Amino acid sequence: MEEKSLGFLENDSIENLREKIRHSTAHIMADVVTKIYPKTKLAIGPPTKDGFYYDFYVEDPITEDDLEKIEASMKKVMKQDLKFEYKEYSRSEILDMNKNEPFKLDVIKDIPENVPVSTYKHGDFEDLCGGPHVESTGMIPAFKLLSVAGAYWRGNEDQPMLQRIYGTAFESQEALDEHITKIEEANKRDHRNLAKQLDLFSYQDELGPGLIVWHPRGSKLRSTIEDFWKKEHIKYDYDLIYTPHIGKSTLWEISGHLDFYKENMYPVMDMDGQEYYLKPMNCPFHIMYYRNDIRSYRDLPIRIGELGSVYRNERAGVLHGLMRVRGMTQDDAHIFCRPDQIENEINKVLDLTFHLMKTFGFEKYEVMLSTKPDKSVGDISRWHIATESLKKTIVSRGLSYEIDEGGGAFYGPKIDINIEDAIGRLWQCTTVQFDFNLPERFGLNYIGEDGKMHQPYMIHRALLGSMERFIGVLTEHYGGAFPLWLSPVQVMVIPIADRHIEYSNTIARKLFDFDFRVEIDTRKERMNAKIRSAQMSKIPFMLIIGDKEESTNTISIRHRGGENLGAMPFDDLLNKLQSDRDLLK
RNA sequence: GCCCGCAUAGCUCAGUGGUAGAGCGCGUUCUUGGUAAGAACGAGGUCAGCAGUUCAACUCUGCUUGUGGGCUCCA
Repeated sequence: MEEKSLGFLENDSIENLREKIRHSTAHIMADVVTKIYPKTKLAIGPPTKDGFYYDFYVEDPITEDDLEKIEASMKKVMKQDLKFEYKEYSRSEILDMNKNEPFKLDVIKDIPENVPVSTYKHGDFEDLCGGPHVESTGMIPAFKLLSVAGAYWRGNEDQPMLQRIYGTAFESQEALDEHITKIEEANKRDHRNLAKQLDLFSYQDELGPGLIVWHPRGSKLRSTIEDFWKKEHIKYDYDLIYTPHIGKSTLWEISGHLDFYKENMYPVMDMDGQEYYLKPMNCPFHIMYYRNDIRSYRDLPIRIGELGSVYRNERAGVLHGLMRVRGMTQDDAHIFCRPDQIENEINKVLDLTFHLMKTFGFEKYEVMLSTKPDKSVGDISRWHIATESLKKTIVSRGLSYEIDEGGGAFYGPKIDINIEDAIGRLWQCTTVQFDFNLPERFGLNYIGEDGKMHQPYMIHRALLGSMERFIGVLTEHYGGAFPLWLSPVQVMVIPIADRHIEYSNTIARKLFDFDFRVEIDTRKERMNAKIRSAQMSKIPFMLIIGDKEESTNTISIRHRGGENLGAMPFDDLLNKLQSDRDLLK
């Protein structure tokens, strides 16, 4: 790329600079799109975190094949190095200028009357815009159009569907290349691809969308997580229960799900004249347990946990691998407690959350506190106590957080925690929600110290979120190379020739007795090929067994990182594997 | 649910209006090997499903299903 002075302001931060470049690139794109497709109506084209987009209303859809010619035209405009000119207009002028642009008129309508309206113009293309921009169209060092998509005007599904073109632009070709590489890296980590390579799970047409078949290796991973989850919950004083997958309509009437969640529930099943529904949530079942007995203030808190499988009719277009499914298992729990116990309980939930997340290798978090929406149920004083307790707990832990004012559910305030993965993406897994609705609907109570009935506070929480999403996130976080304790197959024993199989078996058996997940590759293949397939499956350790090992009663170890750790006696091997396995826990 | 794209062997993908190909994987045989692919041969496909156009459809058109990129939604 040709070196030239870009004339950017010296004190511009890289973020501001990129924003200008991207915003300007969006204008240039809109310019050429309106020329290639003359009937185009313009919507909006803002810069984003990683690039920019512009929404258009076009008669014939733009496809990815069109991007090339749009890019080519854009380059011509850039070559002309046209100045971006700032202009201000009176309201009547701007309305007149945009009289054939319905979406622009919509935007102008929302600009306060007393604010001057501005445009930026390059060549003969003038677009309603507050700026800022680079000085001229020649100052776009590197850009690329990435994809086309549909998008509703104003993000509202009652509004017209527009065509959105996504692109990105950077201050240098190197920065753009780096960004493209990053996208490619992220794709390599895609859990849907890794799932095939590592044989973790599948979904199939005959089964139905959003329904997962866990293969043996995926199931080993999942049960390792589940076993750990159960053990830690018991340590943290939870009682674990099991509940059915279906319940009578009465239950869902009382819970209110048939009123406000029915469209997300699988349709009714009829059995002997009784109506049943597949459960979309576990809460009513846990409440059934709570209500089964008279509770005293002395019994509280009661913490009920379950790896509960729920089924939800997620809209077809939102399904995505393990991240968004129709059948999932939540790591669900409900805490019933007294007002004076709330803070301690929230703290305990967060202790457990961070303990789990840290063990799984997540170190960075983003905390979001969502407060009371306009439409809500429950006593205002309860909202206050709960929200303050959430806030106080976050602050006392020195966590930074954002407040989503009015973003809570109608039944209570909540904390959501996003975890950051190995390549900096955020995933929402943990949610801690107060519920003032269900205790009321089910008439939950406990007998207080004063001998009177009181309504308990109910906290709903899922820490990993669901097994499906969490395993999806974990897979992408580690790029499929799980740490030893999580790896579906921890050790692959590789006999060099058939005569080494017997010795290999005794080694595998001994490791199995120490709870290692071990497999032996007895195929009639060369050692090199066996190593390669173990590598491809990202199995942490390979044990190579040949004449040398048999005669010296040792085992050679190779790590998937490529290191040959040499031969050692079984006890040393065991020691090494055990300490590696326990590294985190 | 909405917009656009895609659907060919178990997997990854070529391909043509005249009833199909590669690599990997799988099977058989030979090879028993020292830290990321030994060799030969072979099996395997109603070209997602259903209609339509055509003398002829895997190829063109429509619908359905699934899937991908987004939007919306996410109690």
